[in-house]
This record gives sequence, C-alpha cells and structure tokens, in this order.
Amino acid sequence: MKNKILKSLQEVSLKIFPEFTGKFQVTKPQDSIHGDWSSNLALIMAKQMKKNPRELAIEIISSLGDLDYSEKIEVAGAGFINIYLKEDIFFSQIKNYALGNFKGLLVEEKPRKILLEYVSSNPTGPIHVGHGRSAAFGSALANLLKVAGNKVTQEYYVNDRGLQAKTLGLSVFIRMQELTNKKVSLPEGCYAGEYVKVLALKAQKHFKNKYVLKNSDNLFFKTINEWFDYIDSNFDNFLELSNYVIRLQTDEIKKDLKVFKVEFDNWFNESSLYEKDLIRTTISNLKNDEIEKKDGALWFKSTNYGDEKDRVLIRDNEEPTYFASDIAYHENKFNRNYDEIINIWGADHHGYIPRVKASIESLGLDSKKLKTLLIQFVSLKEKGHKVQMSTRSGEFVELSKLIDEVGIDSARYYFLARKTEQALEFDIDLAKKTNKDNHVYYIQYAHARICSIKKELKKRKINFDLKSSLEKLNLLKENEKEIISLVNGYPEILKQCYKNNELHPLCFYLRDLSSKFHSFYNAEKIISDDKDYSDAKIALSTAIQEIINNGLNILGVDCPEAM
RNA sequence: CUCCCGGUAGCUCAGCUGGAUAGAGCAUCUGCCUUCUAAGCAGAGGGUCGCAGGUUCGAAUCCUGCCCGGGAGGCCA
Repeated sequence: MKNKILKSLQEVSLKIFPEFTGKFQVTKPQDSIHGDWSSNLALIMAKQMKKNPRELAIEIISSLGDLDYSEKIEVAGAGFINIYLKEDIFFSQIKNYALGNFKGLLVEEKPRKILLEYVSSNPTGPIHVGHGRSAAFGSALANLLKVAGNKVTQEYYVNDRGLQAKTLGLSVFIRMQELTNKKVSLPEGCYAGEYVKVLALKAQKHFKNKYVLKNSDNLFFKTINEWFDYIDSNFDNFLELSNYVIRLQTDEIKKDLKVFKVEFDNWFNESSLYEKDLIRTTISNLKNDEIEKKDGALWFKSTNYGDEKDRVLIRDNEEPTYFASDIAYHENKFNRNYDEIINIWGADHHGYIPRVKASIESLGLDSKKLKTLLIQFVSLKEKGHKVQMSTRSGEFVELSKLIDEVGIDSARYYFLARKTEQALEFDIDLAKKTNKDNHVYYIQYAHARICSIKKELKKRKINFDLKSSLEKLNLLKENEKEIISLVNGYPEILKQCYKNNELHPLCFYLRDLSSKFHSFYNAEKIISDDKDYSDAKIALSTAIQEIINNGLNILGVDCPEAM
C-alpha cells in the first residue's frame, strides 16, 4: 500500500515540478485522526520551489484526482497530505493475517546468500550473559533475514588454539593435581571458574595418570610462564590435554546455546586454518609492499587504509597472531561466495574493525560485502543493585544460570528489546515476574487469552466461521478499527527492522499490540449475543493472535496457547 | 591524548534517515471482578529531550564546541 501511494505521489510531483529531486516520505501517522497514511511531500517540495506548502499540497491533491484506494485526501497542519483508505482496502491486509497468510510480509527483491557469524566466544569457559545477548540477537536476526527470503548460514568461529587454549589446558592441569591431593595453586591469569574443576575431573578420567606430577616436583610456580616451561620440558604432548578440554568446553557451549534456541550451521575451528596452512597462503595474498619485517616480526601496513597503527602478523617467536588467522578466516569466508558477510561483535572490538577491513582490501576483496554489527555490554541488576561480573576472576554470570533463573523466553525477549547500541541493564527481578510488568509475559498472555476465547466457543458450541466473519469487520466500532490500523502496520515494522538490522521495534510493537488487545478484551465481552458483531471481534482477535505468533517466532520466543 | 556508544518523566527505555500536542512501562494516586484468564482494564499527576551555539518555514532528531557516564586503544583473544 505504501508503495502504491509513494508511486502516485511521485508521478504527481514530477508533473507539477519536473526538476524535483527531494526525498519525501509516506508514513503511518501516530494518531489515526491524521488518516491511514500521510506524506510530507508538499513540505519538502515547497522548499525547493519556494512556495507555500499548504497551497502546494492543495495543488498536489487536485492533481492526484481520484485514487482507486482512497476514500478521501486532506491537507492538514503545515501542509501534510493525509490519505484515508477505502474500507475494503483498509480491511484487505488484516484478512490475510487473520488467515495466517503472511506471504509477502517482507520481501527482498534480490535475495542474498548471507553468512552470519556471531557469539564466537573463546571456548575457554562457559557462555556468559554478554554472549547471550549476541546469541539472542544473531539468531533472531537470522530468522528475520530468512523471512525476507535470504539464504542465511549461521557460523561460530571457535578459537580452539593459541595461548588462551593452552592457558585453559594449564588451569585444568593444575586442578587435576588437586584431585590427587597435591598442593598447588592457580597462578595469576589462569581460569579460576568452577567449571575448570569439572573439566579436570573429566580429563583425569580420560587420561588416567598421564598428567600427574611426581611427588618430588616443585609445585609452587608463581607465574604461568614458569609453569609452561616446566610442563614443556616434562610432558611430551601437553597439547593433547589442551585440545581435549577445549573440545569438552566447546561442547558445553553448544549445549547451552541449543537450549537457548541458538543453533549454528557451521562450527569453524581456527585450528583448521593451520591444518591447511592457510595463514601462510593468506599472508602471501596480501599486497607485497604492505608487508614488512621489523624487530624480528612480520608486520602488515594497515595504516595504508586508515588504521591507527600497523599490526603484527607473525610474532618474533614465529607464532602467528590472532589477527593473522582472522585475516585467513575472513579470506576463507569471502572465498565461499557469499553476497554479504555479517559479523556480530561485542562493542569492545570496535577498534579491531579498521584493521580487518584493511586486510580485506589488501587482499583485493570487496570490503563492502562485510558488515560488522556491534553489541554493547550487558549488566545484571537484582534487588535494586548491580551484580558484579568479571571474566578473569571467574565471577561472571553464566548464561545457563540466567536462564535457570528467568527462563528462556524472558532472557531472549529482554536481550532483544533494547537497541544494540545501548548498554543493557538486565533486570532479573522484572524478567522473573509472571504478571503484566514482564512484557514477554504480557504478550504471551494476550495470545493465550485469544486461544482461550476459541476454546470457549467450542465449549458453548457456538459456530464461528473465520472467512465469513472477516466480511463483518465493518461492524466494529471506531475505536476498535484503530486496532486494525495497528495490525496493518505490522509489515512496516518488520521492514524497518530488516532495513536497519534491528529487532527492538518488533518487541515494542508486539507489546503495544498486546496492550491494545487487552483493552479491547476488557471493554466488553468478545462473545456476545449479537452474533455478527461478536464474529467481527473474534476475527480481529484472530489476526492479532496470528501476528503475535508470527512475531514471537521471529524473536525465538515461545507462544503458548494457555498459561 | 585518539576512537566508539550512551545522556529524553523519580526509575528502565522508545522516538533520532528533520515534521503535526515529545511516547511507553515501572513507581505514585483514584476507580473496575456473578458471566470468554483481574496473570487483567480504565483514569490522574509527572518533561529546561546533558549544556551552549549554528543550519531550517520547522530541531529530541542534522552540524560545531563543551560537560558527564561506559567501552576500546597488546607481538592477548
């Protein structure tokens, strides 16, 4: 509908003022008193033509003539053009929704193959609430992109090697010694969480006595490096232990995410890049004159592309940096022929973007294909004060614990109901509530109530035919028709979400729609003796029910029929 | 010092690709259950849109400067 109006107005604007180049809008007015659709065309055009906007608006309207979809067109305010739709047009959209027909709801004219990488947290510990936000967002965004007709591959990049992996191996190793009553202590920088002890138990079962210290060994190293030196000279294949616990921890992450309705198509191991020697290949693909040897290390001149400073690719100990493997990973993504590559990163990585873009350009690839979305931090609030979180000390709050506390639906909804640029303060007490204060509950309750009306119909053996009832929508009162206006606005909300890669407008919309329904429900009985009017109300309710179901599905939130 | 995000009602936040009287929820106050879920609804009060300039017919929205809060600036990942 919006496109139709846009087209009509565009034609007229060119007729009146052929040189017109301005960008005008057609929007749904906040207040339905201003019509079903409204445009600021005259205001924008008046600027270029140096004319009075109101007079111009009148000219535009007379030039528009009769439109087959419009009941009346008015000038209002400073020169807004307000369009009121004919009833059959007004009702056409809601009929589809009530019938559960959401075809064409969101259409991408050129469907794309999209690679969506998110979470990708180090498998050196459990997923915590910050990752949870990325997980909820990424999975819901994937749903949305799919609704529009795109092919989406969801991927998790596993940092299964390198110093952090080895450090986890050491942390587990030390905890394993405690299991045989050795006196050891965890040096600064090791992973201190309880999960390390769990890994130690499993590793001990798996490796038996392979990684046990002899009694005579000195057990009081103060630093990680001292430990590494000792281990490297006393144990042949320490990597085997590291790899083993990394694999276990990755499986834990998979499990936690699956519970949270987040399922990846690919788990891409960083180590696979090394197995195929792709780091070296990628470095050789960078522009030759942008690589230089300095201070014993190999550098990439990312400053050529506006980065703050040049970056090391290969350290002076010949070990490639994380950045080097990340370039190889990105090259690999590009080689897999996606139309668009989206990374969802924590906001703390924002300084990392310029160097990655630089490397992509140096590889001769199109960096415009790559889009990075940043997500701000999560903090938790309980009983009025902040819950302290820190990954290092092991005091972070695990996602699985939050889910145990507030449930999957609440957690997903509240992660999504905030725009990503905004730091999120997650109110645990609120998310636990089972009343209208909790928005997700409120939305689900609206849906359940509508289901319950349907049950009541059956119980009372009242016949209800949806199709014919949809022809009675005109019997609704004026204030009830305003809900139809909101219902008709659903695709606009989704389009906005789609265009801007955001989901919070959908959350707000569903909450708003539910609120309107609860009022409607409460005003008077839906099921009444006035059969036709009653049918119309049930038909409207059905459309709301279907939209809530559709919307919650995109968010990955359950939509129960009874509560 | 440089870069990123935020600053809107007592609290938590929408609105920010310039438009009509700045919106929700919570909290506060007042009402509403014999009948489809009161797990709910109706109503009221509450605002220098961080500050100061600028652009415009029109600025919470765009530009500049400043103030406050958070984050980033490793041969960690």
